[in-house]
Amino acid sequence: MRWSEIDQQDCSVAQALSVVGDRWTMLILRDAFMRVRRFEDFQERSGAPRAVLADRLETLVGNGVLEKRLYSERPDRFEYRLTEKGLDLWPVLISLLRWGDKWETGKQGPPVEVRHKACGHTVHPELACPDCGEWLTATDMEATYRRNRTPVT
Amino acid sequence: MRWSEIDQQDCSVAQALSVVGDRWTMLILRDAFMRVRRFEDFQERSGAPRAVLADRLETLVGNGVLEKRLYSERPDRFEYRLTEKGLDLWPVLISLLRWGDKWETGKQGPPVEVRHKACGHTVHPELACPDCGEWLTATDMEATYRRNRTPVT
DNA sequence: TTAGTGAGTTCGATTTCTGAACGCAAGAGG
DNA sequence: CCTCTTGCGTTCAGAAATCGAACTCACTAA
Repeated sequence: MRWSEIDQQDCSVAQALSVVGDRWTMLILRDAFMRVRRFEDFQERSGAPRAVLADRLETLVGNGVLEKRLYSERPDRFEYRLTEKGLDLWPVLISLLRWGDKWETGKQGPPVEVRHKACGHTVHPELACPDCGEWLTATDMEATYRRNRTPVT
Repeated sequence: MRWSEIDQQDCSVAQALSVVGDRWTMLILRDAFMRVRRFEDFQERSGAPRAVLADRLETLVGNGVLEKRLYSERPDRFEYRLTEKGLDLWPVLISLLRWGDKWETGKQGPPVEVRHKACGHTVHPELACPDCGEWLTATDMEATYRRNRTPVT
């Protein structure tokens, strides 16, 4: 199977990765969440080569994750903003950030802080179950296929 | 900047992606969480080309995300298991799954269900703040650099 | 003896990525 | 008028990665 065909897998993770699983894409979205909107700024922040950046922005717009909006005319200038679909990727970014903080950051400590606007506190978000309210970790949970699949023996 | 140098960025997301941001890597980890342990099974499930799979497994072992363990001798056979560091990637996978469920799944509905072992319920985990207990979404939060960076104007 | 299993490795063809340069439309300064 | 700068890309040729298919090696089973 080639990478461009992974969206054919009957799996939501594969579907998600077919949209955001390319090199640079998540890094570009990280910057979008940091209020970066313009091509030059994305280029400088993410460090992605210009051609790759142009391609990724196009693709993200095509997938409805970013919206391309005219902000100036003659010559036309565009900016890229997160759509609702894009904003919904926040938990993915935060989870990556938390994992990076815990396992990959050197002695300088975490470079980015996440603040809760409402209470002003620095937050360290974790997963919980909206129904029972309990905190969740990998070993507490079990993923199972709803449709028929060869079970792993 | 080339992709192989993104771990030089002073950002935990970039650090995390330098480990799990390659093509196929997250898909392989998805399978690891579904109790896949052997090369042939990873190959069949993920669909990754054998050479790429071999490379990714090596790298994940090198980064301490998977552990390579001998399970049979003459000829030696190995299996790959998630370490504690690997298990900690669960929130990332779950967030991708939830996003895929919401935005990319067709009319068949989500193919995978996540059950809470303790209560037996199907759970739809979301991010919350362990301190104040509130549920968190992108618009409630604000990320800021602790170290000096050019602010985005 | 032949077939099968499990875990890779090798190979040549194709895709992608990369950096550097270029294009273009406009505004600013002289 | 002439040159410089800004913003947003595109083009190009070389380097790196990915791809499928075939191959290897060490066994076991029939």
